[in-house]
Amino acid sequence: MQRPSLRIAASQMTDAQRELEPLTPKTLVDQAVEAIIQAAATGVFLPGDRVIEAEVARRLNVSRVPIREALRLLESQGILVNVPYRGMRLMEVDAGRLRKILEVRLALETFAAFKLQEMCKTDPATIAPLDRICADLVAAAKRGDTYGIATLDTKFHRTLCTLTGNEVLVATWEPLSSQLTIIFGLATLQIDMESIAREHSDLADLIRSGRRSALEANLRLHILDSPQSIDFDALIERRKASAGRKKR
Amino acid sequence: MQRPSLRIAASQMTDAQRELEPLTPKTLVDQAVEAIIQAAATGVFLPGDRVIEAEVARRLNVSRVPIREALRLLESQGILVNVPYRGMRLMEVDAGRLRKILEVRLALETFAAFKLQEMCKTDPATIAPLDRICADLVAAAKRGDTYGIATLDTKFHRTLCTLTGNEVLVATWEPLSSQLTIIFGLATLQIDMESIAREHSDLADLIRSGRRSALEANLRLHILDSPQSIDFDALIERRKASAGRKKR
DNA sequence: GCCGCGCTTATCGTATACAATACTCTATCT
DNA sequence: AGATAGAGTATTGTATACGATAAGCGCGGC
Repeated sequence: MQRPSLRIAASQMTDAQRELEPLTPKTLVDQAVEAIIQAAATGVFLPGDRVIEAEVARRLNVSRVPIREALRLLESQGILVNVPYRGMRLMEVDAGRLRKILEVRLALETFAAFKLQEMCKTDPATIAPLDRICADLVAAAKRGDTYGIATLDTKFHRTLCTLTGNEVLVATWEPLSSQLTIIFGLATLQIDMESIAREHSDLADLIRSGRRSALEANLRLHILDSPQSIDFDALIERRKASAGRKKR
Repeated sequence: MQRPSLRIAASQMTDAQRELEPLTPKTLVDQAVEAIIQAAATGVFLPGDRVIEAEVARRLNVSRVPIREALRLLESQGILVNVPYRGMRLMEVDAGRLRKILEVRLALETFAAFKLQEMCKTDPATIAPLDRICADLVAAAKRGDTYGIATLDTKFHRTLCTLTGNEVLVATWEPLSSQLTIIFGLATLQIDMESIAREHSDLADLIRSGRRSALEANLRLHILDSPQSIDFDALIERRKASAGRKKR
């Protein structure tokens, strides 16, 4: 699960250190985890749905064992809820839970942003990667690439954590990110892409500026309030309706 | 993993809501998780040690399957590190990693403490459970109960998170706590029990007082600095030496 | 003597088979 | 008619068996 972050670190190596990547083998468990998250994000599974081992196994053409391990992993990330002998369900989400997730995420990223602010004082180049992502974000907004926007948005915030050099922070942040991915799914199209790009640039500038309380306030606004503006409950209802399933 | 928190919530129910607990069955996976954490905390496994499925399975008298799932769970909590086809190892710890864990924990608990401060303004009874724990802590210190101190210490901080009503926060906090349990193991005897009890009472008072920056500073001191004072690297070396194993 | 090659063994990854538990539906009793 | 007990089915939990991969060791070539 922390492997993606390692890959990011690798892509940031200087030429002197550049080597062939270690390329760790992907086991079925890893693939299953990805597949399940993706399925949840694209609405194949809906919040509250049961996730049946045998069914997943059959659809992915593997046995139940690796699936079980993948499900356990997702359980401990809060994405699935397990009751012994009664099976796994995708997490139930409502506006309240969304807010709780966002609040925790805010706490983590505020810490990260403050830390980066400190690091910038000695070396302003620290946050160069954030600027790069902001540039990509602007480009994606220009060409109306909603998928790109969503990906880069997540990447920005992950990088925010990564740059602190605290792997524990990244590892702690990751499950929250996964949960949000699943909750929002493809809902990103609802929002104004230009403003997304601008908000991130502002954040990067504020980190650079060294103004602590302004950064804090802005981050709070960016994380907590922006997503709240979309009509969440309606979104959930719409997704449920579009699938039109009853197997609860 | 979040089941303990549920149990806590149950013990705080008012009489009106009090019912028989749902009593969920304990599968071998759950038991295995507990056993492994305990083993790690008591020094049966040392940081960096390999944790071999078959061996654990044999010693717990179960097959490998439930063990594998338990190990996956612990992996995603950062307690174990897995490299495909090469097995699991207990996390490697040094002073740097300890600090990283503590920093993230501080970020989470600061958020929790601030939130409780807000909640106290409308209902001061909110943090009554913390006061109770503080009382127990004093009692434990009086009778020199080191194990009780350690347990109550953890319980205080978990309750700090629980009282915010944000389950996501608790779930995010829990893995950090487990990691710290393993790192410190039985090292609690090194420290002054009276001062531990006092520090927690001070924190509770500060939450009640509503003084924001004083609370922040005190929490930082309590979480970050106090544990740093013990000679960490020496502790690790001592534990490794006392086991005298070489199987790395 | 040292380096590289292939074999052996330990261990992990996956599949299959069986046991335990919970849900569902029907038949029966009151 | 309603409730209830029971059988049958679906699904999860666990055990065993087999295949895949990597570390360790001895052999032969240079």
